[in-house]
Amino acid sequence: MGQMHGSPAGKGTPPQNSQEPSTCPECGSTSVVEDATRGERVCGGCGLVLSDHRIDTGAEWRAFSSEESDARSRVGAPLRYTVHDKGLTTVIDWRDRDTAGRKLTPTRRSEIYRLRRWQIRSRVHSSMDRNLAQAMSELERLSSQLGIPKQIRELAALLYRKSILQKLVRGRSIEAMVAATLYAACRIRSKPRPLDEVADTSRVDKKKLGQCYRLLLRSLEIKIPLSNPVDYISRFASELSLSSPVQLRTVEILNQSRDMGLTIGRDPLGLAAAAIYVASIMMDERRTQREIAEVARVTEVTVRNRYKEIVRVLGIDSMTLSAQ
DNA sequence: AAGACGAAAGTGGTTGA
DNA sequence: TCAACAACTTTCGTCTT
Repeated sequence: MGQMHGSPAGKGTPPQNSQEPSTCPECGSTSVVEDATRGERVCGGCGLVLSDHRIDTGAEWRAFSSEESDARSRVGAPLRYTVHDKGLTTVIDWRDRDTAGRKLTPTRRSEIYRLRRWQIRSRVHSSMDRNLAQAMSELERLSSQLGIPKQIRELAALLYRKSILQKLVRGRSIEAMVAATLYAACRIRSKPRPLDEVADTSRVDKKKLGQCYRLLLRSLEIKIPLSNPVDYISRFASELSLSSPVQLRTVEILNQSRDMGLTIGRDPLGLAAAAIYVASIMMDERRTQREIAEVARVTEVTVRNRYKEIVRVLGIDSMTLSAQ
């Protein structure tokens, strides 16, 4: 029982993994600030929240041999935010026995009854928990329909908890707030989904969703940079059955366009769509403007306008495009 | 006939007085 | 709070492949 504490890496040195860079992936700034009171790491340059609610997932014990390491394991399911009580449920049994199976004394027994009542009250009758329970099932439904990975779901759940504490849900629909947190979570993790897509699958109208999203950013003081068109490419390309060379070409085009200052003030979705259009022609896997516009959820007109600009600024002439 | 083009008017959000 | 504004959408007639 002697050596239960102290992480392997030593005190005050959090485990380093790829998810916790000391430079910001968005703006490249090295001024990443630790906000210990909130358990968040925030980029000093652009304000991007790099990680929040840090949990040392390493072992809290030390193992001196592999046998020892195998023998010791953590107890219980990992902490999860998508379960409305964080998965930390203690159930008081209905049997009037203690853990050894002995009958309880009358005093002890009435005490247990009292605890049991409390448990039921605090779990079921608290309005916050009821809200959460409903929200989490909606989150579950939405994410599985959109194919959102568990990690991002958990982040969305965390954001939702925060927005409940800030009383943001009051007077708004749970569905809308859930959708907004999920949309935000996707963007934070650089796996953005078009707002339209989230709105459609959640039956929340686009305007409401946008409002909730902006409220979320303001109230929780989160800064999320504009989404990068590149983050859309692999998804769009697979929906259009485009090969990976086309994807690479698309990314090149996007990077060049950015360097030419073509991307400022432009809808990232439109840029992604146009770049795919150009690349698909160059690589001889042409897709129509309409097909691309559909998956990117922009209009053909936007695809056209962006694509015209790209061709003009990058000096791609019609010969390059029409060369078969 | 389908796809591409571009003009014109409408929409929702941002900005700045 | 309001008007100007930029980007995007909708709609539609015309040209191109």
